[in-house]
Amino acid sequence: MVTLEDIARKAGVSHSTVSRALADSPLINPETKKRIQQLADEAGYQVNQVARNLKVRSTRTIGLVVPEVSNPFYPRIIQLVADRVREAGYNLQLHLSGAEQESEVASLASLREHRADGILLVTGEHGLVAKEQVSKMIRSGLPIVLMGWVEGADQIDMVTGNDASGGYELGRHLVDLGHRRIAVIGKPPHRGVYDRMLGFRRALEESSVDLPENVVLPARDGHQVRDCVHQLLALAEPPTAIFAYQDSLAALVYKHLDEAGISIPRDMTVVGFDDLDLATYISPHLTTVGLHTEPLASEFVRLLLERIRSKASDAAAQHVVISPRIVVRASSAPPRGTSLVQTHEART
Amino acid sequence: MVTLEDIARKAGVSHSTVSRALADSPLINPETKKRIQQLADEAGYQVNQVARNLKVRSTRTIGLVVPEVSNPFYPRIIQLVADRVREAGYNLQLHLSGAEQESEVASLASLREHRADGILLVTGEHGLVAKEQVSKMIRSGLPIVLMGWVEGADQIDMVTGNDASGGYELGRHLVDLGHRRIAVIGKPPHRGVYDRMLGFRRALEESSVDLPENVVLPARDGHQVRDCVHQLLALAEPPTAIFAYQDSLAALVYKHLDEAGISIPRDMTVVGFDDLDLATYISPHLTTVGLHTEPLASEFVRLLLERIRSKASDAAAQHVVISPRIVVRASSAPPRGTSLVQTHEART
DNA sequence: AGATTCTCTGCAAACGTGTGCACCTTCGCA
DNA sequence: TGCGAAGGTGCACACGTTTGCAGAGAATCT
Repeated sequence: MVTLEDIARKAGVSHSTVSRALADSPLINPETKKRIQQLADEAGYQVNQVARNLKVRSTRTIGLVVPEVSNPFYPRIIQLVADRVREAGYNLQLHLSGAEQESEVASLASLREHRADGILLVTGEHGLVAKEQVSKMIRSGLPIVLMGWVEGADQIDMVTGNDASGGYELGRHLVDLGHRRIAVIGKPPHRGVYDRMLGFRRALEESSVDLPENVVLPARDGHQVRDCVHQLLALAEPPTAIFAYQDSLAALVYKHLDEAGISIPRDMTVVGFDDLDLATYISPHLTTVGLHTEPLASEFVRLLLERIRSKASDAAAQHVVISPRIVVRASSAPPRGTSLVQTHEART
Repeated sequence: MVTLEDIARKAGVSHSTVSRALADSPLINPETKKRIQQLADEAGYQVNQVARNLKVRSTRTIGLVVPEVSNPFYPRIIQLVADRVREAGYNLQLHLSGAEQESEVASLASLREHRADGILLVTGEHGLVAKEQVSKMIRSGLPIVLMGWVEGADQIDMVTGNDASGGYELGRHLVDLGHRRIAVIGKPPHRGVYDRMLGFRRALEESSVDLPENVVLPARDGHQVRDCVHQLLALAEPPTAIFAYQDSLAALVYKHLDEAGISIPRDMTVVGFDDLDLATYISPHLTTVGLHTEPLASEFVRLLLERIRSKASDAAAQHVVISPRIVVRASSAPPRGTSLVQTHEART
């Protein structure tokens, strides 16, 4: 590796002059400057950022820790964050925490050891696991911003999607379409996602639509979804609409309804949550709730950059809440005429 | 930030002793060692990797540059690579090159400046754009391994999927099912993907199945796929099977066939390539070709680690080719009885 | 008791930069 | 001619580590 010293020798100057010349310092004679720059170019000189970082006591690096990457929500965040971080002139150091507590702590420690200027931490299904660690690091002056739902973290900067309002809009949509017998499939992994349910419930209650416990079914994988769907279809009065906690679950619901010969949305309305690309791959296209990942990601890095720039680590923590919006597509429609409903009611 | 010196003062020893104690050196008296370690713990000391890296002239960092992350193939690679890199005790530095030449070059330069120990470079749709740059860096002693198809890069380590053999298997599968009128939709972005077509063609030729030019249609987005599908259906003798270059295209083909009232696989067989998760989200599940991403990723980092460990940068370049295998699912079936075909033929 | 070995610790020199300060030259001006 | 200012360059230190080497005691051997 060629160093400043090497170029200095070639140019017959000191390494300080070379350093200044390459930094385009006005202190250096324009001609020498040009000569040195040319020499450095020919020699294929590339500054040693490790040495530089040590000297200037900053790495211009931001750490991004994300649970995993097979859930397509995270790649989207990574892409957006990477773009914005680069625009701001920072490097990105990615860590996959694998949603295991030990690994999340290890990622944070590694980033700290590498003297990242700040950390963006996306919480996984279980919320933030290393809260103690995070608080300590923030107190010690390392800016950290969270994305996702974390309980009792008022003193930490955070961006969150407003799951409650998304759930509410979804509920209203179904009620407005005329649905009265509605089922829910899925299982909230942590508090934030649970809010979807609260909003959803509120919408139904406002219109006095009942949501009996026997149609709120927990399911997490394909097998369980299959059982849930069959369970719902076997009811004396099957629901006319199903709310799946996540788009990926909705896709599974599609599959099992299809196998059972139920047509969407003619015989059954299905709605999801997340607005993954998947939502437009499946047929009919899924009505769902968009998480507004762009503003989410933008605020995420904006908050961190703000923290990094203003060295005031004691400023009050900010919580940014981004409200998602419903995306109505082809999977939701009014229930199949009232005649059938009345027949049912007559029977009971 | 607390430094070795700080702990040294607290412990009443020199910073060298602290350094050795924390590195668990046998030179240090077990009792002092323990005392120092405890002190360091209490003070919340974390080694400054920047300083350390400068001193030991190695960063234990591997750079991974990937075109983008919205195509789900890449996240899968990222995940697998990240796991293996971590297992080997290295850090990962992710760069998204955005498939623009300028950006790819910038990523490589940045990694070099940060003194990454090696670079894993995944080529995008256009193949390797910064070939000159890469050759230069390798010559200068920085190990680089490529993933994807690159023409005329014999002297560079590389892992590639064997697209030709995948295409061949797919072709045989269709022929064996009895299909004789087969169409192709898609557009190979670079040479590697073009090989899918070569293998596919070979399989058809072996069985003397014709592939006229008017059923080999280039398409890249939803709009174009729509036109292609309609074009095929409007033929006097529409095909009985469609080979989509990528799973994502196959999903679009599904959609437009569905809109046209064509049932898969009863009226039309559809096969794809890639075996994305998507392939099992859509209904019916897609017959496709699996890229064997696990061995691909494993070989990818294995090759690089080998290069890094053996400092012999002049060793001959290795090319690892991983053959994919066909995954037969529900979207492919024999053509719909011969009666329909004969009707058509009688008509002409 | 003296010599030798062993155990532990500190000194000091790197690694490759950036930068305050002093210095030297040149120039303009009184 | 003398002097101050301006412009350009080098010296030397610092950033926080790791590590070869020397050296001080203690322990062991002859």
